[in-house]
Amino acid sequence: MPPEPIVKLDELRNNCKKCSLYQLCLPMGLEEGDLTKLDDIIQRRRPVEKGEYLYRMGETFTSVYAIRAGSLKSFTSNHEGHEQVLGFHLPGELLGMDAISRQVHTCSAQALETVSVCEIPFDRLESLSQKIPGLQHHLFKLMSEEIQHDHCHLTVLAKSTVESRLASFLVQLSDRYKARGYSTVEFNLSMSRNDIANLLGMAVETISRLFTQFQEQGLLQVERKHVHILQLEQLQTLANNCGIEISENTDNSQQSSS
Amino acid sequence: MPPEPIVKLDELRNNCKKCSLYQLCLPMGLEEGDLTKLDDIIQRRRPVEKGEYLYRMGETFTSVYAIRAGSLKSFTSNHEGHEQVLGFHLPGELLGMDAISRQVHTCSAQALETVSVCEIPFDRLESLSQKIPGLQHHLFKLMSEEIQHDHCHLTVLAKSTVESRLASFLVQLSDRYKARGYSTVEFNLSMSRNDIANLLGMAVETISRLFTQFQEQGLLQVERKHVHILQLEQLQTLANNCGIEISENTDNSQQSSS
DNA sequence: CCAGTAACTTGATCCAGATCAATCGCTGGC
DNA sequence: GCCAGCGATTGATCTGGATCAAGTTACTGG
Repeated sequence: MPPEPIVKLDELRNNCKKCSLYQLCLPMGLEEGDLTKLDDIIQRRRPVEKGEYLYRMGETFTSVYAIRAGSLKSFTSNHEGHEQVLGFHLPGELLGMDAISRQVHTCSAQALETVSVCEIPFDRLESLSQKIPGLQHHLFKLMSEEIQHDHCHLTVLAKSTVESRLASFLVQLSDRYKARGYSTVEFNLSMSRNDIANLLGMAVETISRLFTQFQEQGLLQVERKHVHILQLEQLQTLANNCGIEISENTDNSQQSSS
Repeated sequence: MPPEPIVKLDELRNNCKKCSLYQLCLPMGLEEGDLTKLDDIIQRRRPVEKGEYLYRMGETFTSVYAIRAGSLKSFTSNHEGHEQVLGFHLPGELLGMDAISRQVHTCSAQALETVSVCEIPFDRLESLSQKIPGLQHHLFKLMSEEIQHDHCHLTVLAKSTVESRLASFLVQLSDRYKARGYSTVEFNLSMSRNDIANLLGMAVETISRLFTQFQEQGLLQVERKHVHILQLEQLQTLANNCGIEISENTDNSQQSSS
């Protein structure tokens, strides 16, 4: 058993108002009073240590989880026990919404480092969002974002070259750190090369070689977990995925191509 | 310009109560009165002919669309104009929810054959679901299903063999036809081999060869668009993806692996 | 401080599936 | 009925990245 983690429960007290992730997380855009109501249904939870599970595939779904600190990976496993990493999750993100439709978790969430989360019982969240239009809208938004993100990931996987896959991954991480106010060019990877390889549908060896290659090309410096991006724009060009920067075509005409 | 389609507007009148897709679509689980309210906000729309777009990537998002008849494909395109097919969509499905968060369509939806849809202005749907708990819940469910489906697709793409990808695709189609009360073993593919190849991240030639191979193995018979599955179970075994048939592990214990 | 192990890197080889090329055969227009 | 053209099939070749095989480095617990 790992040593009892040193956490001040006071600091873990749920208080969306004081939370630095305010703008990323659920409470975004809520008013003072509504925020208090949301705070009321959020439950404390002891930190999840590295390697522990927040939930496992197959467990009954009761809550969604907002990440306060640390990072997790989510993954499915098939009958032969082969794992497929679905994504990595950073502070401010909401986890577990894929389980709403079946009331059962369809993937597992495992901590990549010590993680602190806010547990939000979904039935209470649902009835609350029935009363607070802003909350309902925000939940729709969050789920829609997840769909969009999956589309992006899917495009990366279907697309050929391994260079562009890894570039996509790094650029996306950079973007996500940016949204959290961290450096866009310097960060630590909390996940193993194996997890990255799995997420991107390639072999570990290839990840290793690509990091070396990118370094030789002067695109970045990498030292184990630590990554320093030197040419972010070049990486973005390499990535060139899912075309999320949308073309300015906004007319409603329909094209007949029969 | 294509010839004016022959449609009886009466038949197109939105009437969820009479719609055969009742159980698949939005109104599922709603009571009589609520159903009428939903019907009220649904707009008629002239059929979308084969090759025409329901919406295009980059257009402003206003509505989601419920498919009444026909099928569509959705796809993104990147800067070089490379298309990535994201999925095929059948009657009873709701389209366009990925656009909620940005208020802009992040992919295009194109008809694979003549398609009839119910257009549902999203702002009105949102305020209606604020009043009808069942509707809100159902929307959450639908979006959650989409996330889950994307996870499955993603797993298929990341996983190696082409056999299992095509098998997955066929089994999934079979399941979806089943839910609509059609044959699980005999159906027509409304999409081209090219579209299938693109969706599954492989070359058209490979799709062709696999169909031949599957046929030689006695798994199915295929004649252009028409598919007759002879060994559904075998195909399911080949597919063996995303492990959606969840293992019975429902305890809440956490594993320390530090 | 050291042994043992896990994570990562690097090199050599191999193969699944892409690409290239040719043909077939429906389908629709005239 | 004939021809143009696109979609699908089939065959031959090629290659990107997997796999196999050794190291190397860093972290763990004793």
